[in-house]
Amino acid sequence: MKVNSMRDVAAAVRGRRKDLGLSQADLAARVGVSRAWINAVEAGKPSVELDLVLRLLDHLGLRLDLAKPGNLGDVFKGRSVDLDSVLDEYRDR
Amino acid sequence: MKVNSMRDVAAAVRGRRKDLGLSQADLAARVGVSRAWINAVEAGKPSVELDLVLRLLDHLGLRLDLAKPGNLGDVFKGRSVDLDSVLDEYRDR
DNA sequence: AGACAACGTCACCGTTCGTTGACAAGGTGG
DNA sequence: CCACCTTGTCAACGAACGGTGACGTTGTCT
Repeated sequence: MKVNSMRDVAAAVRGRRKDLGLSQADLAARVGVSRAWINAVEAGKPSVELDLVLRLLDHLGLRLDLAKPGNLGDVFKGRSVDLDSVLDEYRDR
Repeated sequence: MKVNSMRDVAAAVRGRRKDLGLSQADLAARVGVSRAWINAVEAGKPSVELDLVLRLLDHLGLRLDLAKPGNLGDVFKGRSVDLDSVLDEYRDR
């Protein structure tokens, strides 16, 4: 899921927390933050601290990825092209 | 690139800014933040505001993705294991 | 050498953060 | 019905945010 705004993060956090069957209080205790903060994050509060959010995502087992434009596509492209030439090389032996 | 900490974000931001040939001041003006803040982010300051960071990443053309466990990782795992066994097979010929 | 650009860092300021403890409201189960 | 759990929200507080303007350092060019 692409993250465009704080609202995307908020939805992912709440959704995942419910998937795990945790209350806001449970999660807050595990992450080491206040329940009020979890509630604020889930409500989409824009100005929350990034490191706390990273910690929260980690505890929820949500993976965050950063990619340059065309990077993921290039990686896959590069991979498949290299793979073919490598395999051809071995076939000719 | 997986984001584990603020340091990963910092490195990506600085790297991308340099790739684009922008100074901290140029970038700050475009994003609508102070140069000091850009510098703080690139130094890995943990407590920066998430919405400002999201804006910064957007201006740098860096894509942020959130994924649940087993969503993307398994895909890569399967791929790398298959590649190694295929290459080993050809080596033995 | 001097000039300039870029960056790292600082102090001050007004604003707002996260925590704490509390309360109201909604939902569930016995 | 009552008891309990959960969530949304609030006020007060100390800490720290981001912006501003400035200065020192580093690197490059003439």
